[in-house]
Amino acid sequence: MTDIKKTLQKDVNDDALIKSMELMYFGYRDFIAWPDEVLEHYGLGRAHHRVLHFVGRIPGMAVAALLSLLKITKQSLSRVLKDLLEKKYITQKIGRRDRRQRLLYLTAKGVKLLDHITDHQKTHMKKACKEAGISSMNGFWNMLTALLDEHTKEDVINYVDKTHKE
Amino acid sequence: MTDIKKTLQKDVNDDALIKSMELMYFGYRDFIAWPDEVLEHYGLGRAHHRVLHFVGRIPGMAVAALLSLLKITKQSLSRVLKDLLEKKYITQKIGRRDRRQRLLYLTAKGVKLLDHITDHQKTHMKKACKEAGISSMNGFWNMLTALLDEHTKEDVINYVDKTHKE
DNA sequence: TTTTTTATGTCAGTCATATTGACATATTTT
DNA sequence: AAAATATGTCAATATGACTGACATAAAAAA
Repeated sequence: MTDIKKTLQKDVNDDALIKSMELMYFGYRDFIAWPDEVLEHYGLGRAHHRVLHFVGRIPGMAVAALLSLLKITKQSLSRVLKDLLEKKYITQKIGRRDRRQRLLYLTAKGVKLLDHITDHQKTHMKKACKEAGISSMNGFWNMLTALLDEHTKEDVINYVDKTHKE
Repeated sequence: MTDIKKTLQKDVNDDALIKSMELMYFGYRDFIAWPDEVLEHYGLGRAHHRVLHFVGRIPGMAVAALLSLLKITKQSLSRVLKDLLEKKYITQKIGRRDRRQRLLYLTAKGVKLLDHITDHQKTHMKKACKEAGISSMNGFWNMLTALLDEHTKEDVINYVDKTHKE
C-alpha cells in the first residue's frame, strides 16, 4: 500500500517535471526562436537583437559586461558587434576612467531598429500575459528566476541595478 | 496629470514585458541550452535528446508526427534519426495499417540513455520548483501555454492525449 | 620603472543545428 | 490508372556558437 502510494506520488511529480520541461521548450521556441521577418529584412539575426537589446537597456555598457551577460565568447560577440558598428546601429566610446574599455551605445538609428524588431515580441508577450492573467506573472517569474544559475543571477542583479540608475 | 499617469502605467507594463522577455531568455538558456556533458559523452546533441524524449513519450510515433511536433524539416530530422538508428537507440517498425509509415520506438538501450541524459534536467527543474514554490507552477504553465502558437497547441493536445492512452 | 594583468580585437578553423529545393520510392486513396 | 501521401536522400547554404593562438593598449602591481 505504501509502495503504491509512493509510486503514484513519484509519478505525479515526474509528470509535473516533464510538463514543465516540455512547456519550456515549446514556449521558448514559439516565443523567440521563430524566424523574425523584421530581423531578416535588416539582414540581422537574433544574436544582433540580443546585443541591441542589452545595450539599449544599459547604455555605456562595456564589452566585457556584455560577454558576461550573454555568456558567449569574444569571437562570437565580435562578429555581431562588427556588423552593428558597420551599419551604425551602435557606437563605441572610449572609457574615461579606463581608456581600454569600449563603451557601447545605441545610435538613434539603433534605437529605431530595436523598437521595430522588439515590437512583435512585446505584442506576443502582452497577449500571453492577458491570456494567462496577471496572477500568473509572479509564478512565471519565480520559476524562471529559480532556473537561473548563480552566475546569471549575479549578472541580472547588477544589470537591474544599472537599468534603474539611469 | 492624466498624461503622466498614462505614461507611468505604460512604463510599468513595459517593464513587466521586458522582464518577462529577458527571464525567458536567461531561464531557457540556463535550463536547456547549456552544454550537457552526458550528451557530449555519447556524441549526441540536443536535437537527439528531443527526438529520444518525444519517441519515449509516444512509442510508435510516426515520422510525420515528430516533424510536426518539433517543427523542423525532414532533412534536419533525418540526420538525427539516422544517428539514433545506427547507434541502436531507436528502432523503426513498418506501420500495420499504413505500410508507408515508419513507427518509432526506443530500444532498451535508448530508454537507458534517455533516462541518463534527462536526469540532470529533471534535477534542475525539480530544484527550481521547490525554490519557486508549488504555487508558482500554475502561473508558469499558464504563461508558457499562452505563449504557444495555435499549431503547437493542437499538437500538444494530441500529444497529451496519446501519452495518457498508454 | 618594469612586469603583470586586464580589456579588447582578430585570425583561422570547426561544429551543431537548422534551412531550401529537388528528386526518388513505396504505398494508399481517389 | 492517376493523384496524394509518408518517407528518404541529395547538394548547397546559413546562423550562431566554439577553440586556441596571438596582438595591442592601458592599468595595476611589483
